[in-house]
Amino acid sequence: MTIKTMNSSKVLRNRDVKENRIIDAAEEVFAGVGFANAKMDEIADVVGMSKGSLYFYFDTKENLYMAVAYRAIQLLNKLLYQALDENKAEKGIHSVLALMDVFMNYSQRYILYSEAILDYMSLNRSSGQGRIKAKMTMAIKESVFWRKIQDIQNIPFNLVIAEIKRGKADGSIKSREKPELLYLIAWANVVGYMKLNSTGGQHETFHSIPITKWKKYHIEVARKLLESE
Amino acid sequence: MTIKTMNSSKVLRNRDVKENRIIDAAEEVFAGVGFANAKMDEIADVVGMSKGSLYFYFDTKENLYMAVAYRAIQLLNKLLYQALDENKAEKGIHSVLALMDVFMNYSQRYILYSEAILDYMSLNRSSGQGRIKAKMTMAIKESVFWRKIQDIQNIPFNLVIAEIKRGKADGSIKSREKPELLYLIAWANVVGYMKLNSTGGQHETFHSIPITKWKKYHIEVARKLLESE
Amino acid sequence: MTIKTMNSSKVLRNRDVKENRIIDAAEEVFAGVGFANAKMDEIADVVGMSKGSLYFYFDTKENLYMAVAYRAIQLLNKLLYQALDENKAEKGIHSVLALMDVFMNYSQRYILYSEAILDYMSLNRSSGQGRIKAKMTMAIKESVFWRKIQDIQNIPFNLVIAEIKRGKADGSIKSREKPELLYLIAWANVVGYMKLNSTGGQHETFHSIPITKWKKYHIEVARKLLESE
Amino acid sequence: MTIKTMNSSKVLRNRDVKENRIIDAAEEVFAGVGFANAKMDEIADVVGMSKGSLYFYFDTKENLYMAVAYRAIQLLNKLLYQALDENKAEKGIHSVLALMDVFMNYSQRYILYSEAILDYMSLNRSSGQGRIKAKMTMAIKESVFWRKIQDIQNIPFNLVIAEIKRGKADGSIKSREKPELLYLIAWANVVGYMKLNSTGGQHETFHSIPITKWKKYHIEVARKLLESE
DNA sequence: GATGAATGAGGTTTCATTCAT
DNA sequence: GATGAATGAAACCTCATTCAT
Repeated sequence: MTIKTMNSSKVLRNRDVKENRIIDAAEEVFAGVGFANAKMDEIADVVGMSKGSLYFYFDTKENLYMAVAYRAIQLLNKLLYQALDENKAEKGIHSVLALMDVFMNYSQRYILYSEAILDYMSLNRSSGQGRIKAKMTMAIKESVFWRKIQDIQNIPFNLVIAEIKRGKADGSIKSREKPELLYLIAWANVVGYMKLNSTGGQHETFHSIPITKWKKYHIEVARKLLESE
Repeated sequence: MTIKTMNSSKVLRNRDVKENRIIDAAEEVFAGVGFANAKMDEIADVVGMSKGSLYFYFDTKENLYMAVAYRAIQLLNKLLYQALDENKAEKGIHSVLALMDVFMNYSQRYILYSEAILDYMSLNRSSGQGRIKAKMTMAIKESVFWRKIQDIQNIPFNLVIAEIKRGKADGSIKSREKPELLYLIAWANVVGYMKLNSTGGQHETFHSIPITKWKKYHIEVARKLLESE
Repeated sequence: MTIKTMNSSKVLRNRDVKENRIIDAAEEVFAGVGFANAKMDEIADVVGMSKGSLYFYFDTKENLYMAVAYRAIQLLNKLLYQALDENKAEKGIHSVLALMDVFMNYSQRYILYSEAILDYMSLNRSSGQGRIKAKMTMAIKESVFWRKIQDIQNIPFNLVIAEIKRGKADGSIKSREKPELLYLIAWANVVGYMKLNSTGGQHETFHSIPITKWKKYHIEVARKLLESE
Repeated sequence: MTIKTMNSSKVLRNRDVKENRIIDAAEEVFAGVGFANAKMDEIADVVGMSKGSLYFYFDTKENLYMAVAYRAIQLLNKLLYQALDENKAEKGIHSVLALMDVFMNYSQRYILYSEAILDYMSLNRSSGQGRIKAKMTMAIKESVFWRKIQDIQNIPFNLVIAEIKRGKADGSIKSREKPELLYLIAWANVVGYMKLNSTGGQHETFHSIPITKWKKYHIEVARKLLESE
């Protein structure tokens, strides 16, 4: 490695460090007041940086949000891979349920991330109807982070599908439905759980049911679903 | 009935008519661009009314949104009651599944309403952390429609719980879990379905699975859940 | 005239009054620092009005500039018509030279107006090449004043052409060139004079020649041009 | 010549090369979007140089523009000298008309240059009224290129005046007006032509008159002007 | 009750210029 | 000499809400 590349890599890393500090701040602010009410001013304040510099790294508020979404999916993927790794010796059904568990823990712990992922999906599928939404969509879809996300967005889906297939193959999953359908039903559960969590805010119960118990039951349902023909 | 009250009731009705025309317009606009991007100007335009008058009837944009949410819950309740009525001769499980069916059809047809309900719940549970959110919450919670919703918000929950209990009583529901938990799992499903629908926008498939098939399967899962011990 | 229409016309006039006050202020500011450096803030200040109100009347800085341009052309037309009226008994050539005289006085007295007219022409002919220019062009061309100008922009041209033809008919103009060409040469003279005046700023001489003498000579040249075959 | 000076002259030449590359880029950008909309960033991009370096060579955007203006006048002078050289054997009037021809061709081919010259003149004569304009003027007038231009700005004027005098002397120019006045009238023509060209953008006709024909006529008028007493 | 006008506190983004390395 | 990063002062425009009539 020449000095040149060392320098350049150091520089790159430097930029990454700054970007990350900004994203940290953005997360803080977004989490506090929501994307719509977040002000670039405040984010800059939190980083301890001028607004101008902020825009040097992220040329749009939306882009900054997409950076958060990217982190969100990255983290999710990492956690899923971990779970996969820990369960590769087990039967498929075990693995699938472990993945669901990851999803649910994630959606409970990383509420901002969960919402970012949902928002990203929303944007991703919208063909841009309303004027404004259309404009925003345009701008976002040219951003760097948008593309970065594109590359990793399907990993969760693919992982789960693969494990369902493995479960079918090893006989631990008996349902005859298409893997995609099974995924969807699980995904809906997770999203519902997510949304209810994010809606619930800091509460620990919902209609007198403690959230912890709830999660356990969700997984049991999934098990039943997969095991029965 | 005196002339006085006749006049006043006519006046009241008059006011109601206006309010409803406004809410109609608001729905149109909210549905088109979302709450955040909706402009009071445009709503006034759609009603064919001055902005000043608009504010005579609704003193806040949020309040107007709550009026939409109120309608949303009203309609949902009405549909649920209907389903209940049609299934009162059947076993409890049948009735519960019918209610789920209503939820899902509703969330697919009335996307704006679904989101309004979710947003309302979000607001309802939030204790208001961020400055702005706090301010908004304050304002909203004093509004007329907020209180109106309070009175009917629990109806869906109560209806479903009652039918689950009935099902348990008549033996058609064998699960030993608490009705509230069963409700929650179903509710999560519905919310997930809702969110995915609203996210999906105008698409008819999701990962190659047609939405219609999806709904049917959701209900089957619920049936399995309720029937198995 | 009913009360209704009286009201409405009064209202209209009221709006016109305000608009005119705004345009007055805009002229002051534009003349002082040029269009590019003019700030809406300052214009609002000069009118004694909030920025918001300013935007109630003119939704774009460019549009406000077009309002100035509209005034400019209106005034020019008025002055041309006057000159025409005063010379209708005279031969055509006399009339044409009188019109030129109007142009030149105008460009010397109303520098801002002259520049506005030139800028308008620039915009009018540009098919929008550069990104920004294109964007601006779009916005402007939908403005009310843009259309208003469109209706009167050709009057100067038409008036002069008509008089040239009259001069040819009555024998006072002997040049055999097409009227349009004669117009163009005169127009170039005027524009040059305009530009030199606006460039010269407040100076009264240019390379030691007093501006007054200069104008007279310009007209003599035109006369020569028209009279010779 | 010592090594020292050799080095320094090589360095100087090096600097000149860089400066010229920068000016090349600046011309490209200015021509594309106009001075006001030109961004130093883009210019730096086009040169393939950092913005910091750009500012090492030109400490102001305006100064860079003046460099362009300097080039513009330099080129104009060169072309005028050429024409002069080609016509030194001819009578004065011939020469004067040839110079006019140069002016007109120039203003048609080098639109950016023409505008730069006009802007320079504008700045040169303005005593700086508006705050901003005043500030700009201050800064510019201390710049290197400003002074460089000062030295050559009068060449066109002087050349033409000299030829007019020659024409009067050799009898080919019969007009009894002062040479300065004759120059002015011609200059106004040229400026008008310039402005109309730059206004016209890419169009080839103006009110149905082809630009080529127009130029020829302009010169005929000038001839008439000079030949008649 | 209704209306058009007014308000003003932001909001995002831009960019010439400067600085530290 | 060169570079990328930093700065900050504006600039334009938005829009929920209020007010005078």
